[in-house]
This record gives sequence, C-alpha cells and structure tokens, in this order.
Amino acid sequence: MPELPEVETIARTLTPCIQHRIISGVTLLNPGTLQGPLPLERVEQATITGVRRRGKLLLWDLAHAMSTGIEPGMITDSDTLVGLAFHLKMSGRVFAYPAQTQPGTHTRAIFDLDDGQRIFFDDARKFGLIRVLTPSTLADWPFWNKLGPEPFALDPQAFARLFAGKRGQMKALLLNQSVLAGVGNIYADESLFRAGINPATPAHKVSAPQLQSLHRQLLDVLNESINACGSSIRDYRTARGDAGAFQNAFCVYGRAGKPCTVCANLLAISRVAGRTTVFCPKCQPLDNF
DNA sequence: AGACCCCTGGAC
DNA sequence: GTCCAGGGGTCT
Repeated sequence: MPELPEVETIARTLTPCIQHRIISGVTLLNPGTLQGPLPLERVEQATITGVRRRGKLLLWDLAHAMSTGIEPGMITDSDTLVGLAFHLKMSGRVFAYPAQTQPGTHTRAIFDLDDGQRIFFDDARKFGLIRVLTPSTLADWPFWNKLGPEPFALDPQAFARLFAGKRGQMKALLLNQSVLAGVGNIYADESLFRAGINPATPAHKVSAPQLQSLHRQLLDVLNESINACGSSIRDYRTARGDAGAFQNAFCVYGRAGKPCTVCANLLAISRVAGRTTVFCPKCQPLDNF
C-alpha cells in the first residue's frame, strides 16, 4: 500500500534511471489500467524531463521534442502533453528493468526507453491507474483538482487550520486526500499514536497543542520512513526492486494485541473511517474532554 | 457518514 | 472455501 514515503522513494530511485530518456514505445497490457480520454501512445517519443510525487501520485514530466523551443505560446495549449500520472493504489509497482526483460503475469503497462530499459507498471489487483496528462485532462480530473496540501508544505498553523471546526473523526480527515495529500492507513495510525490522539476523536475536540504535536509527529514519521526507503508490507518495492525497512519501526500498525511500545498495555483494534485501526487505549484515550 | 464496489494473492 | 487487505469512486 504505497503511501507518501513509498511513492517518494519510488520517485527518487526511478529518477536516475529514466530522467532525460526518451520513451521509444508503450505497451498497454490491461486496458482498464489507463484512465482518461487520451491513448497511451500520446507519450511515444516524449522526453522524461523529471520524476516527482504529489500526494500518493507518481508523476513523470514529459516534453515532446517538436513542442520545445518553438513558439512559447504553443506549449501552454490545452492539448499539449505535459506528463503521466501513476496511482499505485494497493498493489502497484514501478520497476526499471534491463533491455529485453519479459513482462510478468501482473505487468499492466510497459514503457520502453531509448537506451533499452523497460519500465514496467505491475499491479496484481488492477486497482492502480495511469493517466496521460495535458492541461485539459488535468482540469477534468476531480481527484487532482481537490487534492489537499502536501504535509511538508504546511507550517503548524496551516496544519491546524485543516482540522479547525471539522466534526469528522481525526483519522478520517487524515486519510481524506482532499484535506491532506499522501497519508494512508499506516501513517495515519502511526502519527496519531505518537501524538497520543485517539483516531476516533472528533477533530473540533482536539486541542491546539495536540494538533501541533500531531503535525510534528506526522512529519517525523514520514521523514523516518523515507529515510528507510518506505515500508514493505506486501507488494511495495522501490523502483530497483528492493524492500523498504520502515515496517520494522511500526509502533501500532499490524500490532493489535501486542504490548504498547510506551506503556506495555495491549494495543486495541477497531474500525475507523472504514479502515482497520490499531491504537493504545491508555496512551490514546477517547475520554479526556 | 457509512456501505458497497473494484480485484486478486495470501492467510487461515 | 472463506475472509481479509485497502484507496478512492459512487451511491444512499
């Protein structure tokens, strides 16, 4: 389940492999993987000018040789190719393979590069998606347009304002990509535990110091995970095929019934916002209002 | 706000 | 064989 740190790691490991390369060909093995109105062939002969992350999206910036250095007005045309977006959802992977590697059972799309490398989009569960980006298709993509701010772009006051006066549960808001981009089930649970906030707490009942603590703990856990190349629970790997290591540092995720790392009481499991939620009833009480 | 759906490998 | 994982869309 790639969240912000995992997608960030994929972007960083992919950059040296594919930046400045030209896409010489594409193969779409599962039609349902491509979303949006534009065919994947639109990216053929484009140069990959950069690799980025936005929320849980992996983005390739693309430029067509024909549209560079000609008329400045042309490159803002609403139909001009600007990039590719990948959402890995639960089981998506993006790998860089050597020339002539053959696709596996779960390979959904292949990007052949001018140096022979083959970039595979593998996705066992077919939840993942690829979109060809132009100014026009971006404008017609609700998920993109509603995407909330990046956690690292917020100061403590701006972070607190995301939750001010909201009646939803804290964990539901953290997971809501239009409130904050990039946080999924793992880092929601881990950051709420570190901040001592019960995941089911209504946001408007969380105090200012608690929100400030949550901001600090969220940034810390995201940074620690990025430094460990992410968390490998099931499918996630870096673009080089390596597993991350942050799963070994989880305090609560996947540890229901085990002792709390702080107080040694047993961790509880529940469902909040429709997701499995693990927390410490003693360190994250719901009754302190 | 919650239920259901998409899909499939892996755990029991 | 059944259940579970879960991001996000959609419908109630």
